[in-house]
Amino acid sequence: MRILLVEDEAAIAREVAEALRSAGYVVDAVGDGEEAWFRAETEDYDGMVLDLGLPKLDGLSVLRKVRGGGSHLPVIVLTARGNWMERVEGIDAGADDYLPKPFQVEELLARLGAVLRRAGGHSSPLIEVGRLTLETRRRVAVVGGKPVELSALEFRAVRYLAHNRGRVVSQGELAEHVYESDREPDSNALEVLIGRLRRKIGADLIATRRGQGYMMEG
Amino acid sequence: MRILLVEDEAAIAREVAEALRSAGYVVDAVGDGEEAWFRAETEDYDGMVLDLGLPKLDGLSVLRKVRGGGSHLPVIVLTARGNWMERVEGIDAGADDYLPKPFQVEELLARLGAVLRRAGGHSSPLIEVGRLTLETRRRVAVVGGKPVELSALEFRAVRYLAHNRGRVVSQGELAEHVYESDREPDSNALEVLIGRLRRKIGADLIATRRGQGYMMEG
DNA sequence: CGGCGGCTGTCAGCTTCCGGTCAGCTTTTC
DNA sequence: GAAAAGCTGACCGGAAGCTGACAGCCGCCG
Repeated sequence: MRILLVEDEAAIAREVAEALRSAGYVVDAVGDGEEAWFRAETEDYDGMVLDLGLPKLDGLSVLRKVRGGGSHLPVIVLTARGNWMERVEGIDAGADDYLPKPFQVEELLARLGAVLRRAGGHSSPLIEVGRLTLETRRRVAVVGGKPVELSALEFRAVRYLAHNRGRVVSQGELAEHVYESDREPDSNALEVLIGRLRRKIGADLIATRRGQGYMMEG
Repeated sequence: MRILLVEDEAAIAREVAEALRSAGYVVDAVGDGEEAWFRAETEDYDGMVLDLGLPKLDGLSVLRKVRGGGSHLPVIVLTARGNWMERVEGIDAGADDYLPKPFQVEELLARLGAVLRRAGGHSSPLIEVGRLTLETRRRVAVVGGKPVELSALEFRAVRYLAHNRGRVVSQGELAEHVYESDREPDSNALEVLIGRLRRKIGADLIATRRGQGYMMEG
């Protein structure tokens, strides 16, 4: 079981990480929201423990971004004691449970266990579309039984397209989900990326709709 | 998640759009009521943020038209602070939630998330007229079960005609909705466009009313 | 530290095809 | 039957997209 721990206070992070590890989890700890989002998008976790007060990108935004990407990753939110708003917003944003700070690590372990159990199997690490299978854990694509290694960027792009299969995805929308922030619009980086993807997984899997965008599976 | 943002003040629109995007939504922003209604009817959105003071067609009318069409699209209405009437009318007209202006974007994000989660299910992205079906997600027309690829311009035209079926649409009106801005009127570009459309989806689907315009489904 | 290899953005040149223009034709109307 | 309105096939400019080459960057390894 792999857990993404997002907490900017080093002391708390260290304590929680240790507790989780000694409970048998594999833990990745990050300290800011952007890094958290990036990890959640590109790595394959079984659960996330998310503090709300974060540098760069606050916890709620992270949660919304993750949920916006279609993920059902089980998430426990850590809120300041007595802060109603945060709690309500956290649940609204898609948290599976919350825990007011300060807390006993045992309490966290118990709730995390419950949330993970509740999530059970339905968190599939595979995305299938036609003869293409994406293994999010290893970040490889399997085309007709043959594994193909993809770069981080390539994988994010194909995953977004596969997740939105049967729908035309505009270049702007794709760029927003592939790249961190806005970049100059007069660049054909996306086209190059799509080209490289096609060469790796087969050109026919990604259709071009001239003037509209790209689409998987006609 | 795709959101239709209807707001005529450019500054506010830009700010809200950016906030929504960085929260992981895909945003289409429009500035007047007619366009809003058209989009809501023909595109497939997961939610709408609707300002009430709008040019051409006010927000409440948009909302009533949308609800009148049988849609359950989640809608959040932006009202002027302290304007009771608007608020009550908004709820009456079918808003899922309202937000008094001015507001914090975080507040909007939280409420939008709540409304979207409450809605859960989905609405139909199809327009059917006779043996023709338009799939707005895939941007294809299906005629008698056979999919037909349309260019961006062709799709916009047929979508507008299908949406206004049973009504004669003048060339000028059609041009306004198909093309970005005004173009020289002495051009038969529209006629050519209609011709190409007819060849693709069947000539009998679009009737000509000489001197008046075009019409679908007599 | 230096070289090597993978990743990814930029650039230039090429290909594709959308869509406007035009000319000539057909249909409608008076 | 003539004029107006609309239709259609042909043509073509240019925008959108594709691709090969190259370079900068970074991590890895000797």
